[in-house]
Amino acid sequence: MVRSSPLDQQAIKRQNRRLILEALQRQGPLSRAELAREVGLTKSTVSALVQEMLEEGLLGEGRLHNPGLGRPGTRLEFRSENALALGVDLGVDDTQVIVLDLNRQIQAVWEWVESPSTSLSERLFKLARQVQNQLPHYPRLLGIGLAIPGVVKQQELLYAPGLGWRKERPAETLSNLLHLPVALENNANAAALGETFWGENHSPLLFIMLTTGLGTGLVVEEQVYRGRHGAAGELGHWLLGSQPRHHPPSVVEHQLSLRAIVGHYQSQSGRSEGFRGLLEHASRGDRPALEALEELAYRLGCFIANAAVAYDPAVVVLGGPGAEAWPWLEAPLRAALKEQAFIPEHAELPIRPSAFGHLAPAMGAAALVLQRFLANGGTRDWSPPISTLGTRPTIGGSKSRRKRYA
Amino acid sequence: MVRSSPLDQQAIKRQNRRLILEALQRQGPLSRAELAREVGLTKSTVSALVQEMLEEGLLGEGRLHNPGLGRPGTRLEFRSENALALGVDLGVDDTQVIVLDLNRQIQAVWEWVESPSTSLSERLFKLARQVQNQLPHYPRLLGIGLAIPGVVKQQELLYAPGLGWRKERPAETLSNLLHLPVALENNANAAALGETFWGENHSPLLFIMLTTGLGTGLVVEEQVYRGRHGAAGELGHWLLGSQPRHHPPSVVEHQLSLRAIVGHYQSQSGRSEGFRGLLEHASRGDRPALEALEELAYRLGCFIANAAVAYDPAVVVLGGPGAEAWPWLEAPLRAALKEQAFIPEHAELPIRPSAFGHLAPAMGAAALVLQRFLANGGTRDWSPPISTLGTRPTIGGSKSRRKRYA
DNA sequence: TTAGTAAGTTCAACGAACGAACTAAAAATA
DNA sequence: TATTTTTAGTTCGTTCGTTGAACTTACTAA
Repeated sequence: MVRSSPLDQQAIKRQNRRLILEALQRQGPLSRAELAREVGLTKSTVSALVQEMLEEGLLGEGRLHNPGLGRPGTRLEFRSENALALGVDLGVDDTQVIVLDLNRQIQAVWEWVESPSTSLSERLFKLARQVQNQLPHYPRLLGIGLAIPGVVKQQELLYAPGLGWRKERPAETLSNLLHLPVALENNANAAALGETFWGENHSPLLFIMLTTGLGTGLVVEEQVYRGRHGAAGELGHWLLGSQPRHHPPSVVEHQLSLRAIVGHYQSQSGRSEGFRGLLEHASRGDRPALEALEELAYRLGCFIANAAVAYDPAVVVLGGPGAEAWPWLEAPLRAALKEQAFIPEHAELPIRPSAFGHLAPAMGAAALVLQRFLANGGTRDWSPPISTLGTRPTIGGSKSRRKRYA
Repeated sequence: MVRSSPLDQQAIKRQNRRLILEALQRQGPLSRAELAREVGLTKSTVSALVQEMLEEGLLGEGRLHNPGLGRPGTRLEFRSENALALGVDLGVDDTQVIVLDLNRQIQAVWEWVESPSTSLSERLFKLARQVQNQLPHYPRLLGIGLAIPGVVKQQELLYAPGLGWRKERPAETLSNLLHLPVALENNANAAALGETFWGENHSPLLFIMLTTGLGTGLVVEEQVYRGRHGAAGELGHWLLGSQPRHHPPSVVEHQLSLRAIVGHYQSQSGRSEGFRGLLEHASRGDRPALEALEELAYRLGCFIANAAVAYDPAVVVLGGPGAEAWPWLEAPLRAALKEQAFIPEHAELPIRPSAFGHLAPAMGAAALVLQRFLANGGTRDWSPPISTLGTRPTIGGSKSRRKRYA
């Protein structure tokens, strides 16, 4: 159990800095007076805290804005060069990297394909080189978020079936390469966080990642729900009904996944193309393709009805390549859900495709870093620099408490 | 979205009082020095806060304890007459009431049967009379927790299928009758909270309520997980596999519940007795009864495997009348779970029957009240006294901020 | 030019925790 | 029995973050 610690005045300050920073992140540039109204602090307190953050280089003052009566306010915004995070999505056969700042600006997107045989460390080396070459100021990054399709428990990758990795510590490796804090997360969990962090914060939010396989991520009150072993939400492994005893279990993923639906399509149509081809045919009105998508929608609807009973989400977001079929899925999926919903609210459950397309996990990975940074009131000490581990004098202990805001 | 508010010095104080009170609740009577070590505050701070709470009558000083070197500490404990909560479980055909204090002492237990036709308000009146007659000092109760088998959203009972109630506000009614704060909660959720509050705090904890029907409750980091509409965990309504289209859905509850298993037993044995009779036969080694329990265990194992994939709990607690079959269930259930587990950790998932038997929901209902009281640092203002609503001058607003610790 | 309005700053005061130095009460030791 | 050691609890001056009132600044309206 995590025992919460006593509060001191530093904690007040950190929390109030956090509120200010989160307001700026959510609502864009604001003046001191607007901030004061927004977060419920006095103008004097906001002034003092903002003053510090200006001196730290975290915020910058912009040109006046807000034309109207009275003295115009000073525009406060993040100095994006000091509020940058890297989001990385290590997919099964490609890598997405996105550089984001707290002003919601995408500074860069890099994508490349990977051969499935590439080892994890090779991929991390490649990533590190890319960062060093493309981002001359990369040491000023706040950190790196790493999304991987696998079970993650306390910064350790336990299993990544699609990639064939087990018991790896990629966060540690990457942190040592780039001397930056790295946060590791399951890709569906990351994507779910990204949706609430960058979009509207509905809670709970369920993200359904429809790829070759099937995975989900849940975010409750801005926190990723991981469960005890980081295995929560691996709903692709739900078992179908009561299993015949002593048989290998048949799981949802065998029915509901791109592999499953493409298999269904191929056996019905006699064609051998993949999901992309299926979509092409569907857009031309091809009967077997449309029928396959309708089947997918129906199965997805049943699945969402079950997930709704378990999690009772406020909103469901669909991601992964499967989300590209959304125009064909929407209507039959709704119909299936209406049929199967437990409470009437679930029949009307808001469902939408991710706003970030295939970049959703990378966006979420970046959000992971920025969220942590904000939660600490804009300090970088969320993770000790691994590079210097053991060479530094011990920090902490009641005597040598460090002053955090210089 | 709940916007968190800025912290002031009162918040520090409340949080530190909370830590002290929680330590006392978890670990029993402690001295000031032990408290200081336990929660990480200085002796002076603990002394000051304890002093206040002594004056408020919340704590009392006991006889010296802790024999050993040095001056013995003063035993601090709750004055139970000022730290009492009532937990109520409105079951389908009975009512359980339990009076608990923060020293973990059960002060009273009342139970009575109910006719299923009794209306909700009748049951509440009866309860209120009982409280007034049996607890002369009831106005000093901290509050009442009310557990009901139904979907609860923000203190409103949306549906209680077993009881035939819809859209009721029993918390408001009871609060008006007794002039006490009342917290309403789903019974499985309440029971889950009770397990973590009164027992070891593992997170997440999944409580499975095996009664005529099937319901579950989830507690994550000491918080009940309710979902958007309070419908999370109604896993009895999970759908079995892919449903045939346009058919009424077949749900888990039809396979896994006492009604289902008794039906199975009756059809196999030709007998017409209920679950209690089944258990009697089983304890005498009766073949059909044992077979029925084994079937129950198998289905429960499959169910837990699915729930584990969704929630990845640290521990599963079994409650309701079904838990009385635990001695027969344990071994086959484990075997089924081992077969079906997704990750190896789930094969070894700790599962145990509730320590509180049929009183688990009532215990949890009381915990709901006490937890809230502690979370506020031991103040009673967690809910405005409904009785005086509208007749009091407005509290709050930046001018008239009330001093909380008199 | 002047009045009005809103933004932002300054500063004394408050309140909470802290920590060092103290007193209190017991066991251990001589 | 007297003294030392050890731990419990108190006292009080210090530190620090927020507050609120009074102030200055910068703009619009008349």
